[in-house]
Amino acid sequence: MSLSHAIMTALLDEDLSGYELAKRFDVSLGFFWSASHQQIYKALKQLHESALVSAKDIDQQGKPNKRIYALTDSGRKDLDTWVLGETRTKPAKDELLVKMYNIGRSDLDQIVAKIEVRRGEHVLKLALFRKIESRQYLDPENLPLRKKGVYLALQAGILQTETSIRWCDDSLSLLKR
Amino acid sequence: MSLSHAIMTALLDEDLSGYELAKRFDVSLGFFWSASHQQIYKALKQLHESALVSAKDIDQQGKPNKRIYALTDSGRKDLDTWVLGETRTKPAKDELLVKMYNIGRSDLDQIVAKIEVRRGEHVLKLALFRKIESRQYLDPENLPLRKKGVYLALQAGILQTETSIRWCDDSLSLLKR
DNA sequence: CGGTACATGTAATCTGTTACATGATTCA
DNA sequence: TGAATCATGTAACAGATTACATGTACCG
Repeated sequence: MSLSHAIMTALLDEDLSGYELAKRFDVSLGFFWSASHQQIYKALKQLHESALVSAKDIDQQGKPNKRIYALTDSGRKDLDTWVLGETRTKPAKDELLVKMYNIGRSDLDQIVAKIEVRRGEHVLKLALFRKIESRQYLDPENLPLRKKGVYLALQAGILQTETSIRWCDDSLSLLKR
Repeated sequence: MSLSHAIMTALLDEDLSGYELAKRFDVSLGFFWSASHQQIYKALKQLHESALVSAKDIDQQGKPNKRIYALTDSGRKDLDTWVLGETRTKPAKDELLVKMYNIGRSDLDQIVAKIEVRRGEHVLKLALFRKIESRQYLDPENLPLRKKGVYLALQAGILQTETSIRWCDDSLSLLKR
């Protein structure tokens, strides 16, 4: 399960609770590796049992108590091994593209509407990416090496999102009329 | 399960056996919706039980016998409903992008090598897409509506693959030296 | 003789989703 | 008063992967 490795990657920078990790997986890292809080809590439990992360319970007043997790040395080692190992990619599953094969039989207008919705979502996503970029990554050449990787992941998101918007535009202009 | 809908979509054009469907899911449709033969046989069984597809056993000499599946009217109806319904997309899970966050701690060269491998894979994939394009989709404006959808799905593949290659190039030039 | 293509499956396991559960605090 | 945020989980189910199983024919 490489969700555990994504979690450990998130723990490189800061110690986090399950709840905080779930939020990271909603943005940033989550753009490239999505996970629900249920998955995350379960994975954390296993990581803790394998001693790849350590846990500390924090009492809070006014809020529920929480458990903060931190990478252990053996967690770091495990991460290193994973980074060097086989790298797998699970391609996206996009119902819209399958639906495109159905154009002509079913209602064209409805599919056009779906493409427009898709376009809107990607425009929002791109704006978010650009915001992050302009706040933290204006001068990529002079970033420390560690940050260059994060910057490049962000660029992947930006490029793919721009491409999706372009595809929506091309599709709309071919299908409309 | 919308694997069944992807299968029914593949059956729009021709009647196919499980084995032949599995091959389609290895290329073409499979670029947007991947599935193993085990998944496909299982889904076909269920589709048949629900009478969304019909099956015909074909005796062959020299080869194993096979079952050819065809869409039924109620399968067509079910597909129509699905096309108009909610459209979900599961974003790709890309270990390489998670590994990018680890640059700086672990070996840079190894990650650079992985990006080069990725680039090579995408170059091959693009060549394949371009071949399909040049054989069947040279004049998109004048395609029948039904084929325009398939053409646009192919374009999505082409654009995304080109973008990935560009990302590899950008990354290599930022990380090398 | 070994590999690939043809052809269809079962079983176990791993991952991911949906639904449910609890409960305090803060903001509108 | 109701929704959102903080915080952590369990249970059932759905979907996907890996391993295993079987057997012919054809090509080099």
